Amino acid sequence: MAHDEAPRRPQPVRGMQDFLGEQADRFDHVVSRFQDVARRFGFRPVHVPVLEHTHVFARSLGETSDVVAKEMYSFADRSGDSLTLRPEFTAGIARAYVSEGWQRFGTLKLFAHGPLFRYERPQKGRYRQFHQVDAEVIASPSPLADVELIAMADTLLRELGIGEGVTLQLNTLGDAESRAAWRAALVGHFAAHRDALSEDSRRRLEANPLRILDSKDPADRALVERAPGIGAFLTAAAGRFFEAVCRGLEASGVAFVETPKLVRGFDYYRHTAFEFVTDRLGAQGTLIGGGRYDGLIEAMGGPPTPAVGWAGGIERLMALAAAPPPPGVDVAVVAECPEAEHEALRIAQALRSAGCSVVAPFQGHARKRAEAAARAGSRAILYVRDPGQTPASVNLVDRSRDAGSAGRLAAIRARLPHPYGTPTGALPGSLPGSLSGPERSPARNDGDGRA
RNA sequence: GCGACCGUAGCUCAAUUGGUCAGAGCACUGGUUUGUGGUACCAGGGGUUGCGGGUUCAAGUCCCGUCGGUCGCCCCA
Repeated sequence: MAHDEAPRRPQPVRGMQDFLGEQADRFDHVVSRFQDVARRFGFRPVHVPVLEHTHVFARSLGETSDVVAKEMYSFADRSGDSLTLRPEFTAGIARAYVSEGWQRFGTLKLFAHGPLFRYERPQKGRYRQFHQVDAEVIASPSPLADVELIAMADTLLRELGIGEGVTLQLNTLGDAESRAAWRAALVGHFAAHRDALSEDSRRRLEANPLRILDSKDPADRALVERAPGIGAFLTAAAGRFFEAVCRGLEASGVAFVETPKLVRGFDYYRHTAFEFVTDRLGAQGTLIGGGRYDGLIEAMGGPPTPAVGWAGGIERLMALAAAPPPPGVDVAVVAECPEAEHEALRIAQALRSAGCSVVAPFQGHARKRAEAAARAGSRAILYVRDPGQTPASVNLVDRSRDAGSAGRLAAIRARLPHPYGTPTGALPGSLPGSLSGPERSPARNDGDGRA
């Protein structure tokens, strides 16, 4: 069923969203907080394509995973190659690592963000084009890499104001040997009670038996309770690794809950698996999820390379994050009359070059422009008078009326071009950080800024 | 892919049991008020009630389909 006709009013493609205003601000806020935290942890940016050859995802995520089996946006390009819009970050980054020979850089700590695509039924916190922030540590076998990564995720959540109501669930899937033994035991356990399983879980038994462990079906729950845990199948080395991750998190001050039934959706995961979950987002409660994928890069054709990573849903994070600082600008430049138009432009450009954020409303007369300035959140308005008069003059007016206004006005005045600037020419600090200036009694009206 | 609910001006909503019900506020445009803590007043543009079909003397109001949204299942960040 294709729907190519253009309706009278165009609709976005199903599951795709348009962001403007507060929504767009919140989105950018999550990304900028993430980038800031990542850099403070010593991570570097990485950019990889949105399109990959289909097999990059098909092989690494597991042919039987739902994402590969029925949720990928795959198509043949004009040369007939099968390409896929990335449904996740890790496989593409692993592919790039192999393609570009990045093993020459030793351990890499990388972060990325951007759009992902999955053909799913849209729902709260789930969209067909969605966005993630992503972090990976590649080529480190140390449990301390897992610890640092998880601590970084924890820091991000805190700085977004999402501390409370979120719990970190932690588990280990063991190494390849442990995982295979556990999986076989689970299949044995559930197959023995096949009749009691829900229809969905009988299907999972073939495709992805670990997933039965987080079934919501009440009938399944009873069987899950009696299912074998990973513990009995853990090799000594895998047990020590998990222990080191737990002790490291405690030392880092990151609270977690051991969750033996926690599993991951993709085949490539080994050892550490974790999710930051909340009950405040309905059914899509995972904010950040990740784990270790030691076998993936080798399976991709690269050298044996241990790695860990996580991804967080931006739409989910922005739904819970504290409101970002209100958008605004330092000053609006308003021409009083048509004759002042060009002088206003000159002043606006000079102020921007000096580091001020400036809007210059261009619709309607001075009255309308002042209203537009208010709408833009400008903290001050600079009225520009007819420059044909002598002396030329401007009137700088405060809008915000808070304690820092006097300092802000002084900082703007100091950045005005000739002949309006402060005679002394002293620049009180740099913008915009110091634009708040020293605390003083608020100057209501700065009077006539004649130079 | 399955289920439930929903779809009226750009936005938020109104319209008695299907019968002058196509409206209000905000937004937008123009004007007036010499300007500043989102000033007030006047005027104006704008809707084939998502789309298509059906029932009826009559449908925004009922039925079917379709597209989209919301929530749940499933899946996952």
